Amino acid sequence: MGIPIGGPRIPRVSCHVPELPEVEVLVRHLRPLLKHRRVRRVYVLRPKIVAPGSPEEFAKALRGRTFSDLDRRGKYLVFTLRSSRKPATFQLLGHLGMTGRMYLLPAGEPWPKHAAVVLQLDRDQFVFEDTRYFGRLTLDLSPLRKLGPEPLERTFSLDYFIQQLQRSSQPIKVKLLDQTLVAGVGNIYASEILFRAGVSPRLSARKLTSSQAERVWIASREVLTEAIQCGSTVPLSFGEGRRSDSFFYFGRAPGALDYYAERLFVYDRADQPCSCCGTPIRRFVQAGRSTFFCPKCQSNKRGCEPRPGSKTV
DNA sequence: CACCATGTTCCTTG
DNA sequence: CCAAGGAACATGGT
Repeated sequence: MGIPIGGPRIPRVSCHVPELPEVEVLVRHLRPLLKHRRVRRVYVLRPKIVAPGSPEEFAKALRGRTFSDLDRRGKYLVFTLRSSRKPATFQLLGHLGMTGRMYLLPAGEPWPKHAAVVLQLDRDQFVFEDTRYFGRLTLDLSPLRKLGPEPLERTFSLDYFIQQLQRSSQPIKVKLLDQTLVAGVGNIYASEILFRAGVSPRLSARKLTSSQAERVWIASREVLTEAIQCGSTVPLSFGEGRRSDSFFYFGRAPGALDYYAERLFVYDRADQPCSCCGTPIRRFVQAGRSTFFCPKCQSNKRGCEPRPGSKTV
């Protein structure tokens, strides 16, 4: 086993698209930076981002408020702000969509081309940029109500998971993307989770044996936990190498991206040999999304013995 | 130029 | 009413 077949490479998409681990890393990074910072001015450059509310009400609600906390729910960021005014505290919901980024920029730095919302703080600007404008930064918290349990918390029990799978005939890969089943798994990690579990992405959810369901449940938690530990696939800092220094992205350990890229066993590796058995990884489309898998390791017949464990490389 | 990539919401169909 | 499938959204990269 061991991964380095094909050498180090950077997956095309994975370093851009945030799923639960990327959001978790961002939240941990931003939380201390935002705490106690007051919003001086609000600029909404793309009204769609603050929908369904209007830019005016968004600006009015935020101006003068102070950030007090930041949490994650699924792929959402939940900002808490306070003030001495009317509602003593209220919350703001953020979602990075596919290309969203959030970071602090020193006051006076020019905004990026696709800046969607900028909050002027005392000596920094909080920037939400999003080239495709699929993201959200809004007063509307209602999307949270539809979310299923957090995969890394007790509410996501094995019993619950098995019970939910029984209710659906969709392929397990598609089911893992269902945010009402479990919140935070996206297209990249869904493939990775099933590879680790040795389960075919085509298998109908209700046809998983309890042993297979348990393996998927365990793999979900392992894959997401390790991704968080690795600093996630999103590049975390671009302080150095870019003109302005003190210029934050997310702040990552050096080399984290390359290190993580090697840990994606199947995603975006079509035609490359499986790290476990050498069989070429295959790609196909499910629910309009790419799925990557090893036809041997995930054949449901048990094939590849050495499962890629947490201690590879 | 055509097509593909991502996540969520909305619409349609069964 | 619900499950499932597909289009739309916006942009940049190949």
